[in-house]
Amino acid sequence: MTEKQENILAKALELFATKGYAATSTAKVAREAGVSEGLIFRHFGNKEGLLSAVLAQGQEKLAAIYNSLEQEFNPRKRLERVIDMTFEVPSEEYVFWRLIYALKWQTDAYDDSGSAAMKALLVETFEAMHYEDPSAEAELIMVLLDGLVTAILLRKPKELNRLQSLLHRRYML
Amino acid sequence: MTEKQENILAKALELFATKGYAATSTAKVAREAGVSEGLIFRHFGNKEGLLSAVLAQGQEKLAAIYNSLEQEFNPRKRLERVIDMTFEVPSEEYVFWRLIYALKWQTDAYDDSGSAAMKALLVETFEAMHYEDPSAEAELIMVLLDGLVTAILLRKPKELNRLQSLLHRRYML
Amino acid sequence: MTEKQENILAKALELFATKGYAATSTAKVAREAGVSEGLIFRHFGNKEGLLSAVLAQGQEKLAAIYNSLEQEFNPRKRLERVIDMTFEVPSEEYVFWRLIYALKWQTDAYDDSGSAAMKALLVETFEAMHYEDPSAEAELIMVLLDGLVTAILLRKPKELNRLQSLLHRRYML
Amino acid sequence: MTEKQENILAKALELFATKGYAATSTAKVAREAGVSEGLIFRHFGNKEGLLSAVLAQGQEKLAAIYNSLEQEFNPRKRLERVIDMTFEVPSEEYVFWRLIYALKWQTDAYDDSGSAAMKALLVETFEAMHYEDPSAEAELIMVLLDGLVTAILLRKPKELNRLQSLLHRRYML
DNA sequence: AATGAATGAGCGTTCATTCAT
DNA sequence: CATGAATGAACGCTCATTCAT
Repeated sequence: MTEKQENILAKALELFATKGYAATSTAKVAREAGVSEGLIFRHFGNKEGLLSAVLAQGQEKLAAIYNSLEQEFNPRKRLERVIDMTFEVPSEEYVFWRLIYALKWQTDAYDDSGSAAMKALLVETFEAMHYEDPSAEAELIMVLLDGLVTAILLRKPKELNRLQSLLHRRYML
Repeated sequence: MTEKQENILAKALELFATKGYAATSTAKVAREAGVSEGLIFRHFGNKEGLLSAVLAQGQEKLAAIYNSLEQEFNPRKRLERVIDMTFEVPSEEYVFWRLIYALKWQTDAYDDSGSAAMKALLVETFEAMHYEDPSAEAELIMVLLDGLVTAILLRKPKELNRLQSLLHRRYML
Repeated sequence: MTEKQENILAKALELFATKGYAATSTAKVAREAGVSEGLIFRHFGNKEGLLSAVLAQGQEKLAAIYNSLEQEFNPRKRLERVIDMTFEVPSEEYVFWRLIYALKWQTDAYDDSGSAAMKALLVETFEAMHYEDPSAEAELIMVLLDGLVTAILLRKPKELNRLQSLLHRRYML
Repeated sequence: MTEKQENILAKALELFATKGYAATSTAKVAREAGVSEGLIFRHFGNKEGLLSAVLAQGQEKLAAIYNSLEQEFNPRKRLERVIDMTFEVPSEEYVFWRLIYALKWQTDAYDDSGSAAMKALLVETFEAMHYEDPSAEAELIMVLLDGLVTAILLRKPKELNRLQSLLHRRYML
């Protein structure tokens, strides 16, 4: 991947995430990336291809998260890690997550596949911890963490620490 | 308000919510509403005015929710109502809430004002219930319910009942 | 002619003259005149009909000028009057003359008919004053006065008095 | 500048001059120039940018006139040149001058800056020729020549030669 | 690999005009 | 006589995309 291609991907991610996919023109991406508009189409085919490439670049983040959880066999520690990693999303990644979360609301873009695997992993975790209704517990924590990410990305709340320790207490971590 | 105006508002709500505001053309709204495109501008000034009119029509929903909570003085019942009303969003209102939630991610549209009032109400509730950290508790439940709405609107999960009773147990309602 | 019709004509004149015919919408005329847009079309048929009505209302000004000159049989006095009336266009009439002069430049609107009669009258005048080339003299004064009106309407120069007396001297009036 | 750009400029000049700026659509310019409408905006930004480009192309004409007068130091010859160059506007330039003169009447376009410099030059000229009121004389000749251009562009009179020699006699040239 | 001229479809918006009331 | 809802065509402009170089 050439430098120009990387420029394009970086600026596309930034603009898609902050201005929205539909509201970002390929011309603007090209201008900000310092390349000609034609180059975007030579490399990525069309605008949607550019979006796909942007997302593909971030898929490794998702995979890394899932793998790191999968390799933690102690259920208590796994649960702790699920919770803590949400609170500790690195701020350099905000722009990527913003895009992921914003795209969810676009009918034709929503893809549920990732969350099913995560759900299974969490059900397993709560089973190992002998919770009464592991499936509902898994659903609860997913819903909760989803809302938490939304809050972090949109409202940037300040009391995250207290919220984090509250959750630790609640799950006796 | 004439019938055509109502048609426009209804179709605009639907399309803005499902396809996104930016990705919905006024031409499409007009076509689906069975009116000329010019009529949209005559009645609502411009596309943004149409969005405002759509939102204004739903503001009463938001106000009604807040008021019904404010008038419930028993803290336990108030908390119960906050939780239950989230699970019981009428499905006719889905499209409206989808729009509200989708708009949050649109840079220039995000308005936090509503949530501050709700937060204050919840802090007060948890204080009355003698929770250890009422502010964090309020934040937690808001984040949780926000994630819940997202799940309901996007993933339409089937185990909502079990999730609801789990929450009741957790808050001893 | 009802009061509303007069309102329409007055505002149309003002707007056509100051903003231009093409750049003035019938909606704006209606709004400023405090009537519904439909009324303009009921009374004047279409936008061009409105323009015609506006111009017709001012034709009497042109006729009055021509008549007053025609009835002055003393050639020296007639010439004097031609010159002086140009310098003394009442400022309430500026807006009308602006419209006339602006319309000249619109291909489909230019109508030369008035100036031919005036030319004939001036040729006759210079003949009576035994000028060497009465036709060229008539042309000269017409061109001059035309430029003068343009200057008055567009540049609003301050030294008009000195220009007026210079012309009087030059024609020995 | 590509051939298409030149096509656009040429047709825009023609249409703006003959139909008027407001009454000429960018679609019509594009159609007549044999290019897509989008190209106009790519090259000139917007309709006003197109007008500016059209005018800029002709500004050299204005500058050339002023410079040639400035470099003529003999006042009698300078005056003669002012007069004669007006009579001898090349007919290929008519369309450009038509645009300049038509734009004067467009409220927001009128720019007096050029005429002030010319006025100063003429005042100086009449001073050198010991005329009684050089300022009024300058004003007079400007007004006269302005009317003359108007006549040439709009009425295309046939007796221009006799008018020209009449003026020569009057100024003793 | 990279540019930038060029396109055509679509955008949000304005407009003159019609018509039921 | 007068309104104002409604229309459809056109407007200025932006867009994703193509292609010769």
